[in-house]
Amino acid sequence: MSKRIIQREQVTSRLAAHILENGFEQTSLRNLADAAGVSDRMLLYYFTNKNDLLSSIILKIAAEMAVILAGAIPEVPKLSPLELFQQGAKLTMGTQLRPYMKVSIEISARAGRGEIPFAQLSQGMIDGFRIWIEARLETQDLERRRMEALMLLAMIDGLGVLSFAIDEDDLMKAMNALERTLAR
Amino acid sequence: MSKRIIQREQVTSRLAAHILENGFEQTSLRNLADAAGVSDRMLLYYFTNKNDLLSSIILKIAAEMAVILAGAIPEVPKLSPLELFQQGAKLTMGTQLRPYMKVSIEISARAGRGEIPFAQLSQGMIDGFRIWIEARLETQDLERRRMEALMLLAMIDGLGVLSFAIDEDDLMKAMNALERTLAR
DNA sequence: TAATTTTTGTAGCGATTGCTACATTCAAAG
DNA sequence: CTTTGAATGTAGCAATCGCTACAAAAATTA
Repeated sequence: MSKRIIQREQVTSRLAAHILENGFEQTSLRNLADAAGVSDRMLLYYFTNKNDLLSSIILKIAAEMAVILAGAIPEVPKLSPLELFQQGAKLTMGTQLRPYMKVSIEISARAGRGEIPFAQLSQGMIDGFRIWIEARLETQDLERRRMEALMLLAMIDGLGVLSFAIDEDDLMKAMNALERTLAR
Repeated sequence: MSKRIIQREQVTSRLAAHILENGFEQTSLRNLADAAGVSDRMLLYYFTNKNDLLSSIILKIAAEMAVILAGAIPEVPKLSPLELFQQGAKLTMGTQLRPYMKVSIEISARAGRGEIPFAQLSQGMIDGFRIWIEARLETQDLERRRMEALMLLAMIDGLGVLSFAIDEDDLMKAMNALERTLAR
């Protein structure tokens, strides 16, 4: 395998970690090159242009998130919406997955403005998360399971948005209220 | 009143409308100056720097949103969480308020990275929205009302995030599922 | 009218942006 | 050993960034 391909993979991984920690601001090619430990000249040798680079990073982040999710909660036994919310909310607010939620919401926000390449990649990330939820819900009826999955997705994303600006105390209140509503 | 103050106000209004439509990308001083119909030189005469300008715009957007919200649903009669969610979700997804929700989520996402001046202003916008919800909830107990308000806020923000990437059909499914859960 | 302050235009600085031209080194194939 | 293509460094271009120096015009005050 050519070194170019190998480097492309490694640089993508390093920059995925960098973006997860720092977000999409200050992502000039020179900044990213420093973060990846290569020269900016090489970045444009490994990737055709900045969009190609960003796309690779986002796809990598989505893939990593999928792996973490897959290993975090087994597909069996199936769970009720309440149980899945409890485990899912705790999971996505935890130290391991929170950076991914943060980036995911940033990507969604930019997708809402049609920014490239975010708009093209956002739907895939959300679909992945939704399918992960659906696979763990006990609900038999397909249509109803999809509805419940979308609902849980909205709840968890909503908690994520709130968590950026409110304190942990209020965040717990929001979580508890959602739990109690699902528990009725 | 000095012309400077007057212009400052008018430019803020025009740029608030511009940001509501286009978001915070491509917001160079020269772009904003064009959108406001003045020269970039004048922009820095009316405002001390770009942060000052952005802060003024965001505060203006928050104020406009507060006015729209205040007039959209009266404070009496008080509503149940279900009723307020139904009216609030319909409202925030409607043509008038949706741009404000979009910008609000963009600001939250940037606040999550500590970007200035977004981090400083995000909490105020969310607090305003939460207080608006609390003022319309029938729940007597203060603590419980706050919990319900935070829950509804998470639901509505979550719907907002989802709406950037999923189709209207799925968005309706999410809304209906949330409604049904609140209705139990 | 004269003096002073507020308002505006022109022009550009130094830094950063994405990206490229060009030359050189290196490793593998003949 | 020679040739050839891949890999990398140096240097820089044209565009854009936030911001400022400078001076002229316009309005206000004396």
